Parts: sequence; C-alpha cells; structure tokens
Amino acid sequence: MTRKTPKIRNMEEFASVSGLSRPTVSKYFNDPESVRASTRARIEQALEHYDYRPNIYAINQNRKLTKNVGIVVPYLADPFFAEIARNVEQRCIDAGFRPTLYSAHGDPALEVEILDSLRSLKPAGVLMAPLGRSSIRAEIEKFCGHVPTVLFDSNIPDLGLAFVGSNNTQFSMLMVEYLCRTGEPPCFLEMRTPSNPNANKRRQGYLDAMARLGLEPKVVRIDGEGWAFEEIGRAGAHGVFDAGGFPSTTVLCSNDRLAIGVLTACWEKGIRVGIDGEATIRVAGQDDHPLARYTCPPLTTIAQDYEAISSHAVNTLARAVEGEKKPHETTLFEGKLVMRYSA
Amino acid sequence: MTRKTPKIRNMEEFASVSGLSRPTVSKYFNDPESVRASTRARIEQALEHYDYRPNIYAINQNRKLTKNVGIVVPYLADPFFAEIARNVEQRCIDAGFRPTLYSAHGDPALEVEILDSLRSLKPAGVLMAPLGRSSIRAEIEKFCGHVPTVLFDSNIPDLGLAFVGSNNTQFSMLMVEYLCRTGEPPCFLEMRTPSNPNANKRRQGYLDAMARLGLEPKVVRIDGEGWAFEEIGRAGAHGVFDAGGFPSTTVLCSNDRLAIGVLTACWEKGIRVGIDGEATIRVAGQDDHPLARYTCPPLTTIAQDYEAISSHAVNTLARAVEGEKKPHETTLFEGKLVMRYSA
DNA sequence: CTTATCTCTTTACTCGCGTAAAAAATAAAT
DNA sequence: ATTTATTTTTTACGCGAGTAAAGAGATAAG
Repeated sequence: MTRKTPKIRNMEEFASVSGLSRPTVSKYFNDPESVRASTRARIEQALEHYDYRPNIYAINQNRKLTKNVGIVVPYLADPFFAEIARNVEQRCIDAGFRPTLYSAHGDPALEVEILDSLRSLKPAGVLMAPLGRSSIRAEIEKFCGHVPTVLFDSNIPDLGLAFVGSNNTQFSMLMVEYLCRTGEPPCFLEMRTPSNPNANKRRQGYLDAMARLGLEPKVVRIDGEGWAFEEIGRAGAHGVFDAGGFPSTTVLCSNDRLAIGVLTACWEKGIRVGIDGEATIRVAGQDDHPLARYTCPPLTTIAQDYEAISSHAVNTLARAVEGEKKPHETTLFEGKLVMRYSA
Repeated sequence: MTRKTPKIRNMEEFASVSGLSRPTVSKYFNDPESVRASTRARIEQALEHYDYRPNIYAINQNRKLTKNVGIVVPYLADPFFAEIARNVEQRCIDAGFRPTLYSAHGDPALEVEILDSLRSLKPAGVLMAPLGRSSIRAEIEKFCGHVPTVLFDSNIPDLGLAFVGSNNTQFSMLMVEYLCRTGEPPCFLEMRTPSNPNANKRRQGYLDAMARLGLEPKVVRIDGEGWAFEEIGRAGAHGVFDAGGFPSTTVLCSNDRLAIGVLTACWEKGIRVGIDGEATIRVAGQDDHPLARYTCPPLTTIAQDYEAISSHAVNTLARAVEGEKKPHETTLFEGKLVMRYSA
C-alpha cells in the first residue's frame, strides 16, 4: 500500500496534481484508451499517490445513460435464482457494467416498485427474471419502453429486447423418456396455479412425450400459493398419499423444490424413494437446484445451463446497449439429464 | 392509472406546473412535513398528473451523505444469508433508506472491491456480514473509518459501530444439553479451517458444555476450503466412515449445511439417521437453514433469531446515522432448539 | 384592524463533471 | 525542416438539484 497523501476534492484538483488538464483526465476516466499511452501512465501513477475517484453522482447527472445495470430476480432466497444471479452479476462486471441486484421476494407489487426505482437510476439496461404469471404485464411493458431490458428464465411473450431461458418442454420430454426407459411411466406433479409459465411448458412437454410414447398421461395437481415450494410439495404429497397415492410409482415433479418437499413427505410416510430394490417410488425433479445433489436420495433432475443462459443474456443486453438493433428474439437452451438415485 | 400528461424535465418545470417555486418543491421532497398542508396537497396532486421524480444523481451530488445503505453478505447463494439479507433489506426500506445488496461470493478480494465501490456511493451507512476469518481486516477497518458500519452474523472484534449476531456458544451448549439428555453424548464435526469465527465459538460451546457435564469431548475435523459446505460435509463424513466411523453415534455439526452433507453421506453409506429404532446415528446442525425442515430426516437444529438480528442491526445503524454516539457494542441473540427427527 | 409569525418566492451561488470549440502543443511522416 | 495528423489545453457553458438570504404574502393571534 502506498500512502495516499492529501485528499483530492475533485477532478480539477486531481488534474492539477497529475499535471494535466481536467478535460483530458475526464476523457481518461471515460475511456483510458482514448488518451496517449504516456498520458495514461501519468494519470495512473497519480492515482497511486492520491486517493481520488470521480464522483459517481456528478458523472451520471448529465449522461443520458449510465453504466448501471439492474438485475431483477423473483426470489433471491431460492438458491436457483441466487446462483443464476451470481453468474449474471459476474458477467455484467466483466462487460464493464455496474450491476445492482434486486429481488421481488415473490411479490408482484414489489417487482413493480423495483422497476420504478430502477428508472430513476437511469440504467443502461436491465436483466430481469419476471415473477411470471403474477407479474403485472402492463407495468413491465411500460418499463421496457424506457429501458433496454432482456428477460430471462421466465418469459412474458414479446416483452423487452429478448428472452433467454431454457427449453422447458424439452426438459420434461427428456426426463419422461428416461423414466419410461428405466421403469414405470411417470405421473406429473405440479401446483394447481403455477407461479410461472415455465411450469406450463413443462406440463406440455410431459403430455407431448407421453403421447408420443402412446402412454396415458396422468397429471397430479396440488394446492398452494406463493414461493414456499418445498412446503407445498410436502403438504401436497401428503394429501395425495392420504387420498390413495400417486397414479404411478414414478413421480416427475415440475421443479426440484417441489420434489424436495415430496421427498420429505415420503420420508415422513416411511416410503422408500429411489431406484434400488427396497424403494417403492421414484421421484424426479427439474432445474438441478444447488441442493439436489444432497437430498436423500440425491435427486435425479434436469440441469439448466446456468452459464449459457447468463452469458447469452448479458451479451444480448450488451450488444443492444451498444446500439445493435434486432427484432425480439427468443433463445432457449437445452437441459441435461442428471441421473442420481431418486429415479 | 391517471394518464400522466407531458413529460417533466426537472424540478423547475414541475414547480411551475404545480404553481409553486422550485425551492418550495425542493423542500417538500426533502421532507414533506416541512411545507404547509395545503402546499403539500398541491404538490401531491401534481404528482398524480405529471410523471416526475427528482434526479437522484443531482440530489446526491452535493449532499455529504445520501439515503443509500449497503448490505454486504459473504455468500448470497447460501439461503441462510439470502434470508437474512431479505429481512435486513426490508427493514432498511421501512427505515427510509435505499438499500443495495452485495455478495462477496466467498471471495475476500471481492469483498474489498465491494467496499471500495461502496465508498463512491457515499452511503449513509453499511450493514455488513464479513466473510470472517478470511476477511481482510485492515481494509475493512479503513472502510469503517469512512462509513458508519454495523457488522452482523460474523464478528471482527471492535470493528465498526457495533456487532449484532447470535450467541454461538450458547447454540452449541443448548444442543449438547439436549443431545445428552436424549441419547449418547455427541461428537462435534467441523471444518479444519472454518471460514468464520462463529465456528470457533460453536466448538467452544461444545467443549464447555461437555466439560460441565463431565464428559469427554470429541472433536472431528474435516478438510475442505471454500463455501461448498454440503460437499465438504459429505466428503468429510465419507472419510470418517471409511476410517472407522464417528467416535459417537451422535454427531453435532458446526452448521446445517455441513449437516446436510453428512446426511447425504449417511444415505450413500446406507446408514439410517434419526431417533427411531432403526436408526443408528443421530445428526444435528445449527442455524435452521431454510431447507433444514425438508431434509430426510428433517434436521434437528438451533434456530437463529433472524428477525431480532436484522431488526436490531438496522436500528443500531439508523440511530448512528441520526447522530447518536455510542461506544462499540456487541449484541448477541439466543438461539432456539428446533427438534425434528434427525436427532 | 394591527401585529407577529409562518410560509413561500426571488434571486443567486454552489457542486463535480460532461462536453463542445478553438487554439496550442506534440508526434509522426515526408 | 516542413507538413500533417493527433493529442492536449483553454475557455466556457450546461446539467438538476441543494441551499442561503431577503423580501413578499398569507395566517393566526391580539
């Protein structure tokens, strides 16, 4: 650590101690490459001796658009979103943006509030995973009219610059195919009122796959509101067991968190889950939740391609911010089957 | 929705359409109570007709301190931190602040970077859960010298305005007492190089409790770096089993995530965990991780008082921001035993 | 109705930086 | 050395507010 000598109040002072003019220094901070190498060296040397950094507020006051990027996810306490947010955040930084993370905590009103306060930050762009079904489309649409926005994870048709997500239909089809190949054809477990459109795609994938295999689909719907999926899955599964059990010894859950709840219910009912001889039921999920590998038994699931989704989303936004005009585009990444011991 | 008519560019324009002068409107935005009720009504009525909000950047440019508050956690993908961050965030909003959430993603260098970029936001204050052992004390100390900072969860002695956390020693003692009362005295499982000081407190609590009960303590240390606690617990437990097993049929883990990994290892080894007749081992955790209730078997653990911690931390910061001077103060909240089926 | 008090309006200056235009200095090429 | 191209300096204005000071207007009390 060099000792940072006197305090520098503003760019004017910093320019003078580095022996340059303010506009030149200003140019440097906007793009270090835009000044001659020797000048750059002088500034960077001065930066090591004096503790100065431009005032963000003064910088952004005039600029029509800042380097800020908002990342909005529906529910950060869900490790799946925490993980993808982490990915997206890092890529934003790499792309030279200043990301800020927001969670709607499952509340559509809060989601709108976030967008609202985001507008006053004049962000260069926003990466948003909408709450889904319960999102207030009109509000989001209005927001997208003001700020370049890329949606991810959960689609709202034709909104924003682009959508990047997973091919949820393929997810279910892949899993159905695997489950049928290795045991009894699955029934499909989902929430009666799924909180996001991916659930519908997954159900459709299940239905399609079963139809193609000439099998009768059996969809089991359980009640529950909100984002406490594990509890919904657990309570729902108990209800199903008490009402006579699942229509198949193989249960494909709409997502991993639901599946985790189902595993808990099975444990509580003394029902062995898995693929070995003693087990009487198989349970599979979808998403590859960070804890899916650690459930008992470890959960067989479909892995989302976190990296591809986040990297493509950020790239799309970055290009749009740089002025590239493109029609609305939907990009879906395929999932990979992760075979573990629950199915 | 009222249709918001023409666009208002700045406070000058907004003042004129609401039939007032700019300084008066400015006063209103700084404190609505500071203008006469009739004036306030006129402004608020204008706000419904015209879409205007003060430019954040212009506002903060001169103010020495803003309404911003930074919330820094070590690892957001850990649902425990996501949950406490959510709590803290909400309370900051209630207290009239603009919170922004940051995660160090387990990386001390990133933590320092966050503090660095936080400084240029001129926050009114910061609520920080340090990475712990690996935090770079000197840097954080420097930061605390510039920005009022309240530490939570993980303590760094005498740093910042105050520390708010859990009484980790009590956690372990409470659990040891329970475990001894209901079965074989526990051994204690922890990482060889725990990533934060709470782990040391917990070990000490275990040692104290065992000593008080006149029992011989048995600490089992496993290897592993980083924040992938579940995997560390799983791999570590496998190692222990392969080397002859735990020194007790009761395993108290330093935290829930480690315990989750141990449960997985037990499943993989075919070892039944729990308190019923068929089980051969008991496993307990500490923290009441959001998923602890859904493990198989559901994890017996010690619940942190999220609410008390976050509320006390935010209150402490708020009072300090309002000018209250107080010596450094450490507040610890007690944990509650959550009995489930793993122990 | 007068006076004392608030509240609001006017006017004017500040903050830290972006940015444009013209002049000056430096570097590269002939 | 001269020309040309590039970079930097000077000068100056603008952004959207905060804020201070003085005077005018409204309100409440006597």
